[in-house]
Amino acid sequence: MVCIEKERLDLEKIAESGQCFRMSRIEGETGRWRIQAADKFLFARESAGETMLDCSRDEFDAFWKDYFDLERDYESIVAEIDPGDAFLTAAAEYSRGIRILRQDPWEMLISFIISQRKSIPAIRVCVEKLSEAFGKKLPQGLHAFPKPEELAAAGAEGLATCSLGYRLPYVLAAAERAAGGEADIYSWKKLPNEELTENLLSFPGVGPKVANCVMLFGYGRIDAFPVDVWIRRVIDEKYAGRFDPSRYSGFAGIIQQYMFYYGRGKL
DNA sequence: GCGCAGGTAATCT
DNA sequence: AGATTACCTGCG
Repeated sequence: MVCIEKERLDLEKIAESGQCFRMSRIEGETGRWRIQAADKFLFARESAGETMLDCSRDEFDAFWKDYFDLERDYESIVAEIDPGDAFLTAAAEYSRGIRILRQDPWEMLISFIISQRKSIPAIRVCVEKLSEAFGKKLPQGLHAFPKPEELAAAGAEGLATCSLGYRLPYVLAAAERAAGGEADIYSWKKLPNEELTENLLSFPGVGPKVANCVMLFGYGRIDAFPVDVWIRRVIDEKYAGRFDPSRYSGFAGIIQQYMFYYGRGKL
């Protein structure tokens, strides 16, 4: 069991911040969560002031500490916010406890390809169907997110059961390219932002928004600034249509997350 | 039944 | 370059 103050790690806020699709409440048990990431899973409990992760200190050090981005100092980032920016100041306060999860690039690529024109619950359903149908079996009836080869092997017929709609060919193409070695997405971790962006945009069904989400949540490129309809709305309504993320160069993605969470919850 | 949901790509002007 | 539109599917 590893305990962390909720002000540093708030699972409920993270789950609602739209960056991951495999974090869910356990029904009937208040404050209890299940978190799935690639081929790992974790149970957790949230009380008034604390988040308790149900794993050993070793498991925490080996994986979850990095996954939750716990070594980054978010307080110093919040301190960089323009004090004259009332919206962002309030957003950061409201979002206390949100962190940018360091998720698996492949899982993020597929999840955000699926995300287009879908609601968050619908995205979750798709990701869960893919995992249950094609992902490696784990204890307790859980499933890993399927690897590229597993989705490629499923083929169009297999994927047809997962409510992908017109995104099905996009998912299949990405799986085939990644499985065939044509797109070595894990080796892209060491590429500079420009090259990584270019590679991501080369996938059919990946445009600027999806590419930026994959950069931010899958490759830890904390300065990526995805603009979706919510961010667009915030910029239009609170910044008269103009917001320059380069003001927060180096951590704009965290600022984006605050704007998104506050804008979606309070606007 | 109809419009829409955290976008993209093709097809206009 | 910028604007417009179709696209699967599930839900209100």
